[in-house]
Amino acid sequence: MVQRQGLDAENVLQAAVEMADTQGVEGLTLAAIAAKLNVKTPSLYNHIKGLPDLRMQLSRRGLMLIKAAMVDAVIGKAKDDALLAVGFAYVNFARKHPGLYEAISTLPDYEDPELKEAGNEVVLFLLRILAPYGLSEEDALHVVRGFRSMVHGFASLEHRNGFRMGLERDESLRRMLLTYLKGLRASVD
Amino acid sequence: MVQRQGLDAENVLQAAVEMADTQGVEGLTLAAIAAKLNVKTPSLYNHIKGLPDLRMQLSRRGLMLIKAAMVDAVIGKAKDDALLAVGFAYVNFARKHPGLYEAISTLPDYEDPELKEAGNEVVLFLLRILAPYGLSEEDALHVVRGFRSMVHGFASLEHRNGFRMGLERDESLRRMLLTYLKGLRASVD
DNA sequence: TTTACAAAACTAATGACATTAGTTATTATA
DNA sequence: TATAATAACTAATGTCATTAGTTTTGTAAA
Repeated sequence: MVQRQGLDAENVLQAAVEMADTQGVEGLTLAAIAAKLNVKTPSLYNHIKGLPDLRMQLSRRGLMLIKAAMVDAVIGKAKDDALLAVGFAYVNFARKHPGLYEAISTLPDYEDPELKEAGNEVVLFLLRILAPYGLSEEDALHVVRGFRSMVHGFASLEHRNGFRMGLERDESLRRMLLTYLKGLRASVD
Repeated sequence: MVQRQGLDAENVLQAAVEMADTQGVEGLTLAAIAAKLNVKTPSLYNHIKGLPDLRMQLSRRGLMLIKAAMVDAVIGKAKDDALLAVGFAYVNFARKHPGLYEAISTLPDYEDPELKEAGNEVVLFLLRILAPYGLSEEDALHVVRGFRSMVHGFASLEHRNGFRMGLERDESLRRMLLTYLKGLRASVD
């Protein structure tokens, strides 16, 4: 009588991604995921360890995808062009996948090795883009922090409807990054 | 037999603030607040409408306090000095009151009039600090967005342990703001 | 001083949720 | 075809928020 739904871990994660992107991470419940998959809640435990585990997977997946988007955006570009492209790729990912982005930015476990590794990769990626600027290692690390703060802050505020004025948002992002880069050039020269 | 605890709305909110600052907003439960106040959970409903209401109050209180901190920081300062001071006041508030800050940055209801008002006041405050730069209204609004993105992004990443390198964090913040301001000056000239 | 009323606390009950234990049935493999 | 792994299930527990209805306390009026 019991129909198998052919679920696996990837299936469940996919459903979680979709629900997070439409209803937000806080509204993400195992009950809702199970219903979406035509299964009772406990059945999910054959594929995930529990809700914290699922959230962690969400974060990992999001970090992987946003990094891929940044890497893709930078192809054929260098210096300011590259940084601008990375910034827009970051923000556009957050726009397209609000749930995944939320999962990235509210990390469940700072100490998860896989998350740490993915985070490091992003930093290394940014450092490589900064290489042509000829900064010292320390200077470059400060710039990476600044860059991450800017794009994360922008994406986060935009997501929470923090920008209420009827002002082009892409233009705000463009100007913020360009202004910062101009200041960077002024410092280097 | 039943001892009155002399609770009122402010009392409950205070307890919520303390718990949010120590355990985080997601760990904030009515059950825990009630226990802290030596009261059963339903008793709280004499003073609050429910958990969403309490979260809202938390956001309002946080927004009020962080604005006060920024206003205080700017006394006797102008231009770059003032903006730097505001940035540090913002980040230091987030450090001192992580729970309140979380409540601010994960607003429960974008449409609450009191929250909208408080948000507008912050924007107006920043615009007044920007006034001496002689920007057009549109330019100034873009700068406000940039500034808010930077300081929120920094505070948020720092709160999530996003900065792992053994690098002075205050120095990173200082450099980000100064680099941006340098770029701003370069644009204006 | 007594009485009456508002409010602050309580108990009991409900419903949503996550999680665990133990069961049944299906699929794949030997 | 028989067996073992596993995907689904039901049942049960515990935590939480919330509501309804009750008791008790403090205060203010008579």
